Amino acid sequence: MQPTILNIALDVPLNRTFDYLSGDFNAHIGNRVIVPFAGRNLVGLVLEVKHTSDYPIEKLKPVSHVFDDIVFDTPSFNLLKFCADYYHYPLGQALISALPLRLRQLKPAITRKQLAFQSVQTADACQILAQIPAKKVLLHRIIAAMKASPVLAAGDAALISTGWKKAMVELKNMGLVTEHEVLAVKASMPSSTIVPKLNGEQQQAIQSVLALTHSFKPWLLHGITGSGKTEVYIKILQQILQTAQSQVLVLVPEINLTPQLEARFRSRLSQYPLVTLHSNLSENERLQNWLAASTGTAKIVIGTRLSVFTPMPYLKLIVVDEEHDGSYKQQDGMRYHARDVAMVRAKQLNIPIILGSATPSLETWNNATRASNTNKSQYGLLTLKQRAVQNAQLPSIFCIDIAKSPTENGLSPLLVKALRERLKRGEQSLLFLNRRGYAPVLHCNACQWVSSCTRCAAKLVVHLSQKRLKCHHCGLEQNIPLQCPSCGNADIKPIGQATQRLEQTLQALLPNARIARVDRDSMRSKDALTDMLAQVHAGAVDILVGTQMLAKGHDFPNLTLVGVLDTDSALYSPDFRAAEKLFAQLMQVAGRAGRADKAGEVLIQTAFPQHVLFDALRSQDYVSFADAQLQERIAMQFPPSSFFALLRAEAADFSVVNQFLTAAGNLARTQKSIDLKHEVMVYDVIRPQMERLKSMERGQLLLQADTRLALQRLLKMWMPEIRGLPIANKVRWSLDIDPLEF
DNA sequence: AGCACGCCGACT
DNA sequence: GTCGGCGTGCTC
Repeated sequence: MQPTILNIALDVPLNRTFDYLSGDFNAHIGNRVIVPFAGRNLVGLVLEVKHTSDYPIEKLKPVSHVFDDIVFDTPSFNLLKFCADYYHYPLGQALISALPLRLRQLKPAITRKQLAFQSVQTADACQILAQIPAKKVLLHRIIAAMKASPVLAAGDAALISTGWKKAMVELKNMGLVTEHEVLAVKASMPSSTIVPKLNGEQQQAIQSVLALTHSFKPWLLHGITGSGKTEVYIKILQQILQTAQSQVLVLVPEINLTPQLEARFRSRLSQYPLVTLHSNLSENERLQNWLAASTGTAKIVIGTRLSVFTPMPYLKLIVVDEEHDGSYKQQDGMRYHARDVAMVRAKQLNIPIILGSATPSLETWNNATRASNTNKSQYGLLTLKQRAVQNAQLPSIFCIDIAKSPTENGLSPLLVKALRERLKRGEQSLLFLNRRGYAPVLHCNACQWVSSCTRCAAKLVVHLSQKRLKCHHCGLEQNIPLQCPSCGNADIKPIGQATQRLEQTLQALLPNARIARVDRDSMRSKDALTDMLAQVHAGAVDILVGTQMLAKGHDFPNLTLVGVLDTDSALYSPDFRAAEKLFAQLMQVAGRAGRADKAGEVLIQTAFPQHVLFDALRSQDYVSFADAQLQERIAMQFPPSSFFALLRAEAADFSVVNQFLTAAGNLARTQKSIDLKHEVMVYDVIRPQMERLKSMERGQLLLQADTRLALQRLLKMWMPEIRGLPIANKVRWSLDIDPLEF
């Protein structure tokens, strides 16, 4: 009798998997196991059960344990196999890092369970069912509830009636119901929220999506802020979840956004078990929710980027909200883009996917408007132009030319005047300044010394409240010097504006205004933001000062003025995506003004009011801006009209980085010349925008190709060669496919 | 990655 | 004489 051999994926940076003897364990594909590996014990996942091995069988070690707590399913394996391949990342590491932390540990995972009841769907059962007398009202109510959701958790059954237990025993004895255990999921409560009336555009969008629910179909839902995208999602989910054995995955950029979205989904789709997956959960919650998703107990999963890999056996639809958002891109380890992975997942499962945004990424916009790959992978474009709330007007957007009317402490007189008007009228204002701290730098007037970080290529930011200088990149902190460290001059001053200073300036200027600051420093505790938002809603705040934390997804009905300070650094940035990002951000903050029936006003302070970006912004014309940007990208041969891969490296000594990247570049050029087509361009070694970070000197090498195929073909041959370079062990390096940051 | 094995310098 | 520095190399 041949021994059973298990092919196992392990969390090691090696591009292969390992074979083990199963011993007395009865292991299956997708099981979690513990194996001895190079003198330690590791958690692994069974990829294959077989009877032969390429490795000498007598050298195989037996697995030490097989858990029955999870089974990673085949579609999830396929998705991660694709990603490991596409992002050139070891499969084992890709797989294991998709598991919640508790499942990466050697201990068995402990979960909370509750009883659940499942209706029996046989012909016999139907007959018995028909014979239940009408006067047994409770039995009929339970049966009705189970028609809506065939698996009824004990907690939900208890909501039907206090006498549910007796009735359930009766149904069980009749053979109509079976009892088993499921994971406990926090129940959603229906609340008496007003269901908004849909406008024609929303209805059109919903109908379009629902007409094609059984095959792969990407949709771009392009809707301005306040156009009711969430309502469209809810209506589509309602329809899709009605079918038994269905699940929906909703991806959101960050945790800040989830509370409102989660609350709305919970109140409107209360009959469907919903879980969230994001970094603010405790490890126990994360495990519980992940398991609820992967066993099918949870019907709706709302999660951040990592949740795109959560196994969901009955997945029928994916929604990617705010698809343009950069936080979908993982910036270390496997550098995937959750929106792109979601697209692959939808294609593999043959289900629809909706990308929602007011300012779609140019990649998506290109796919939705230009790409002419005829068949069904062509994106459908759904546009919402009207604001969903009746009479809600778009805000008027103006630029204040700070070259002509200079600012005082960062504020132009026009903006101050507008703030005073709101105060008089009892309306709220928001000032957007994407820089936290008191001032961006400390400066010596005598010798031009500036506060620099010793570990990063960055300035130390003045935090006056704590009397500290801080590096926002590496966390380095020091006391504010009393005199210039370089020349001893006592005349050293904070230069420029940041949120704390703006708050202080405003308070001096408008002593009666109630001012609140919202940034990472003031909102450090878990509920601080929620509490603050409640304060704003209660009308206890007149002026909000904040960073991009404030830009996203909050509705302030009484807010009628948005002031934008200092955006100019982004206008002439070397990053070719800077304009796209700035436009999206400004559209988003502008959307905070005039949400209800009050007209909003947006004032942008800039020295370049004639810039095309502001033209488009003033007319809130995403389409012409995007089209123009896209033209430019195509002319310049930038993405999405070409494809990038970036080899990044860092070491204490830049010459080592340079040696490594140069050697790698030479290998790529050699590789390229083997391929007669010369489709991949290998650039010279350059330094990234942040040249040094945490005492590590950084460098990068850019590859550019006309097609993904050409790029992938080169990378496949190139990667093993890079790994084989002797100098590769002297640097920390990583490969970034479709990079967003340079 | 992380752990073992290995071959050279300063400690009880 | 041993303890431990981190260079090299392997992990089913």
